[in-house]
Amino acid sequence: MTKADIISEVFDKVGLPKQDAEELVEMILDTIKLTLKEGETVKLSGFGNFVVRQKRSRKGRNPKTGQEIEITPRSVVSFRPSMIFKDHVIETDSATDGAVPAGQPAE
Amino acid sequence: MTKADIISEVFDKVGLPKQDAEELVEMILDTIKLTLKEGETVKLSGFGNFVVRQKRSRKGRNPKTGQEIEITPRSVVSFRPSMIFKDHVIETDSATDGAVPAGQPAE
DNA sequence: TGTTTATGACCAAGGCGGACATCATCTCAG
DNA sequence: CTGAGATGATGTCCGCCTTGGTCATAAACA
Repeated sequence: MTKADIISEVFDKVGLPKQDAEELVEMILDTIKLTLKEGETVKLSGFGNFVVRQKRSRKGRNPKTGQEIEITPRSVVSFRPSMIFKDHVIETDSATDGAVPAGQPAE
Repeated sequence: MTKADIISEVFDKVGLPKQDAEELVEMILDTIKLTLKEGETVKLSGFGNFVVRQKRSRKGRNPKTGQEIEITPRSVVSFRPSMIFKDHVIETDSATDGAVPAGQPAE
């Protein structure tokens, strides 16, 4: 799934014009992006947290030459998924009961 | 920053009613969530990819009791940020000296 | 819709950073 | 007000991470 698919989804569900939906999606992503670039954590309840972590200098290597190099300290973005993603497929009790909407009504 | 802040951002920029904005943001997140739950990768160009990885069984332990346990195989969601998050400020033609201005960007 | 552009995947090898198991309780986001 | 989520403690091993040319594809453009 790509960005375009999400846009189509918005278009489909809300009826928002494609270009508006696109602008909207981009804006949301951009907002998150900018926030992270400022080093601030983005908490999305029911989804996950984007955390900016400071990595110290460490030793890496050029995989091509094998040359050992110094990886400079840097900020990295780490995503910590909400527990909703924990793949507990909660089997209700009987496998025969397929009528249960497999999964996540919690919202 | 939380979800509410993003909603406010949408409200501010687009003028969409708060509740509509909220519904929209939730819908987008939900779409991503469901896609990931199906094991499909979500690619957001210019932002990052959400990848579902299959983790094999491994040994862990109960940090409370120290009891060694078997961690069951499971799916985990991994986020791989786009390279735009790489904090290299790529100056295309930054003038005369090739020297990096000490302590200018980064954080 | 078709074409162009640019973002990103890939792959090599090896070392080590850190993510993650559990579970009760408190905090704060919704 | 409610409940989702953070926290913490410890040891293990997973996979991230480096470069860079080239190719695939999403996105931007017409």
